[in-house]
Amino acid sequence: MLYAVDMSSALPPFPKPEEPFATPSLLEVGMAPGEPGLRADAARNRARLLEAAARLIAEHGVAGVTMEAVAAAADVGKGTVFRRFGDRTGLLMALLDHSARRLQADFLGGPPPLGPGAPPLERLRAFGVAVLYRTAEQLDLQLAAQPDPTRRFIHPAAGALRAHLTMLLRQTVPDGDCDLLAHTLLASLDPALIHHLTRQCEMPMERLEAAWLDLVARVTRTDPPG
Amino acid sequence: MLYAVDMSSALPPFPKPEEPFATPSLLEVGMAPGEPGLRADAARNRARLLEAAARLIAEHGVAGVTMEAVAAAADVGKGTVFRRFGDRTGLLMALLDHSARRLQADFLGGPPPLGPGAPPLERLRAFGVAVLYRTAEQLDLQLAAQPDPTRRFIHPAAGALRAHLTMLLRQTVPDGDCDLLAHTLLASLDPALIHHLTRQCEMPMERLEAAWLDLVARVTRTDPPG
DNA sequence: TGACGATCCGGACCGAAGTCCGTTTAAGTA
DNA sequence: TACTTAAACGGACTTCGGTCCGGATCGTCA
Repeated sequence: MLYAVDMSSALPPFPKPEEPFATPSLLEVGMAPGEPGLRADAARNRARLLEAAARLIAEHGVAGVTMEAVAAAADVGKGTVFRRFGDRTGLLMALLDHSARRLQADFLGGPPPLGPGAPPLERLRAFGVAVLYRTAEQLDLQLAAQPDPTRRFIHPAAGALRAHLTMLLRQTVPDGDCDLLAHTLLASLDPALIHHLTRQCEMPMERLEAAWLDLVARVTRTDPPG
Repeated sequence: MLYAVDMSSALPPFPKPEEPFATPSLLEVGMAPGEPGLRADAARNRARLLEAAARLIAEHGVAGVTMEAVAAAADVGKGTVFRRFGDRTGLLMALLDHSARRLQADFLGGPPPLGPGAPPLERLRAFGVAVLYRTAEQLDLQLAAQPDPTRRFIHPAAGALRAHLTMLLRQTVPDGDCDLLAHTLLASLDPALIHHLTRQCEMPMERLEAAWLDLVARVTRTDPPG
């Protein structure tokens, strides 16, 4: 509610691009994405655009995904791409949408230790590891899909991760500012950081994984006596 | 050495833009910045450009700092701006350079608790608080000066902060992966995050400060018995 | 079926970052 | 002072993200 103002004021001139993760509640995961109330031609073009974008990525890497190129490859006008996805990161986010929803479904309703059933601390551990490997898998795309700094934390996908993390923290670290702790923990799983550590510093994923587990252990540790 | 390759391969066509914080060692802080071996005209233009950029920011905000606008305001060709600063973030970084060096000087050689003399844990606390408030002061500029994700961690200014933080951590958390811990702690002081928390969530700085102190306490806490 | 209004389409257009290269100039050297 | 050359200059040019708006289309309701 706080940033609703910010978002609408920065909105494109079009009626409304596409609200990512606009599904009413986090509960109805698993349904096919793609905005139900979409005119037939619009829906068709949306699908074509996503397909074209995916093809371009496969052929020329993320850098090859130019708004014009996608439009051309989908045999559609450039304006259409922007109307549907708002901007370039919106398009890239949409490509990640499926995987994002799957992850969400996994930690909301999947089997333990990621899903409910396991003790919170274990879920916390599993959460980080899951995010870590998912991010590593799609690193280039995740990196390119990163919106500008002023919107990074507003995006619903990021919000969902954070909300879940906060919830787990509340069950594990009842004292302590769980909202901010969640931000910090999530920051340590940031795609840009993972990129830097694995590709520029050449650290193995195992080390990042161990660091996550260690971090969780430290953060959730109770006060020493005295 | 690892990313030297990356950097040079992504370098502009010019001989070499301007290496920020290229000063041989962290020890010689306090000297006037501005690349010593610079031809007279180049040095003059550099100064003019920085002055013009600062003026533009004062008048129209960071958004008003267009490469062309700066060039025009400094009565200089556009190419000159790029040759000197590499790209827009390079220019903005240069504007932050002075404050960055001051902070660096403070924690390298200033009075305790920030500088040497205080116990590491206290320096750690003071470090975060100092970074926090410095960032908050120049939030817009810091935000705009943020380079793209693939260079965020490579920049020498960020490296200096991280190196110092790592050093303090080694003295405080001898077990544990201090390099990665430093990354995590720094991430919790990220300008984009501070912007989000203070401006979009309207949290008071005191809360962020408290969260930093709490985080440091948790991370440096020793194992509970048992 | 016909017509109407909301929605969507397309591509010309714009602004700004970044590149290129022919020209100029600072600053040693004889 | 005249010469040389590495360095610097400037601005036209390219590319790409994002905007605009007149015209085409879909879906609906009579």
